[in-house]
Amino acid sequence: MIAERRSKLDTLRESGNAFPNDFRRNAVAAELHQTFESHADEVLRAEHVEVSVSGRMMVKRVMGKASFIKLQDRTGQIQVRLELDRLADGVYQGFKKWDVGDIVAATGELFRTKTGELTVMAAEVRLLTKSLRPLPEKFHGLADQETRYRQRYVDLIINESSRDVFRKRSAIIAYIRSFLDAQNYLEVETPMMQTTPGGAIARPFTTHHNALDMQLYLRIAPELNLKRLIVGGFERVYEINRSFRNEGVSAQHNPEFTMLELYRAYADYEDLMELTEALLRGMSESVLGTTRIEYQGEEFDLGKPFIRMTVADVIQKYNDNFDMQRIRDRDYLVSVCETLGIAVKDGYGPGKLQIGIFEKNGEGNLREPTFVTQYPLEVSPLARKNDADPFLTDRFEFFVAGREIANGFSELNDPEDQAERFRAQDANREAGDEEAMGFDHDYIRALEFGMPPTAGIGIGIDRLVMLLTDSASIRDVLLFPHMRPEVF
RNA sequence: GGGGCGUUAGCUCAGUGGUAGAGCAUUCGGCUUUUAACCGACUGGUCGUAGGUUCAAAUCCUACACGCCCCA
Repeated sequence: MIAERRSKLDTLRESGNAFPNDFRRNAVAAELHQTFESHADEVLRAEHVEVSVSGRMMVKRVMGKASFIKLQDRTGQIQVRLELDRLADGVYQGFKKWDVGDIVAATGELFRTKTGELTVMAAEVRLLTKSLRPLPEKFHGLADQETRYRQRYVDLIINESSRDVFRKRSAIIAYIRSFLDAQNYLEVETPMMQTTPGGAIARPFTTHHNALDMQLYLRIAPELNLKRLIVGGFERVYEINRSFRNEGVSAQHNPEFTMLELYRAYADYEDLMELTEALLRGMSESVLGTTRIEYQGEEFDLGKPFIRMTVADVIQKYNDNFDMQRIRDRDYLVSVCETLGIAVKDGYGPGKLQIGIFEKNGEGNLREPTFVTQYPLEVSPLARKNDADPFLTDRFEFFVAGREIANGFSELNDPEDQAERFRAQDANREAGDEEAMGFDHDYIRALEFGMPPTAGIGIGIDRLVMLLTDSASIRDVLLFPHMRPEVF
């Protein structure tokens, strides 16, 4: 089939430039449909509206000496009618050899068919680009997941739903920028390649710089650099960019993913919970036109105040017979973990054990939009200690549909406390924890210059897009998700 | 890492041991208002890869590859 089309292309090459780039259109499909929505056929014909359109030919219906085709451009589809008598000699005969999938241009006057479809009566048509490969069938479309991910270009040609997801993704990110820019946040870019990966608990990817002969890590979070900028006096900064974590791949995890991280001086985690709530509510309203969303069969209303619970509340609610009196009793927590089948290591303190229980029997139940607060210090090496209870930090995470979407906290700006936390991480690393954070001496130096009281938050953009586009897999919201190499 | 399911024509899919199938697309013919256009004719296959069982394998068995789902 490809060979057939290749021979058609050879014919085109012989008769001149097979890949012309001198055509310019003056209209796109959606604008035409909108502008002439209420124009009847007689009105259109009387006005003699001449337009030039172009796009991929998605439909081709030949009825002898006249045909209808549909051209798909970035906004939608517009029908074109070709009649033998209205075209220059030989053009119609040539057109009959064209294939669905070819890129075609047409110029002519608008009219409406007897079934009411706005259509261009072609005075001229041209083949701009020959397509050598056949498109998937028009009715069932492209359903194969693997092909959709590997050949995203075909998916985007065929599936409007897929195009819609990525338009919404773009709108979501644009909304975040406008929301934050309006509040005088400065958008910045910080290094992807770092000598000491930090800002999160995760295994990094390693790479090598040849000229400098040094090992580098792909960042697992931009956090520490962004806080350096708070020290530098920018006071309100954010970055929307990729981070990389060397973990398994799943419907929720891609090795590279996009996060919004923002930091704001003279604010605490409560302020950022409010910001998060306002951001998500406004985003849903702006991108979807409603705060009521449906995700995988469940309905949520982002317009209602988000639920607030503590980690301890969640453990109590979803673990029957849990003894809240002993929630900081390591031996008790170890026994609960063993009952639940949670792996316990020697170095784990009560905070880490609590989070194990929280993750196993808790977070999955947080269906409605919920802020969870009061995370143990042990699992929060960069968060500010709670003034009243040093076991805890001033931190929250945000969940919808049982999934973590955001993580924020009042920042730890005491350089001596931070150095101690890094030392604790070092000890974990020496005990074999490959995810432990490295000791970042320059970050301590930065804090020693004085970082104003600050709060920060990270929001997983991919998971947010999944939520707002009702996508089951992170691969559905990544244009080119990570896949094992294809065998050719 | 473990378990389950899947991989057949360009696409969507049937086919549970006995000649490899359908619809759409392609090719050819007809048709000057179609809407998954229609009518007629034809074409198209390493049945994921490699091995095994069998007189005979798309079908049964084993391993591997890739994908999807669940679990860790």
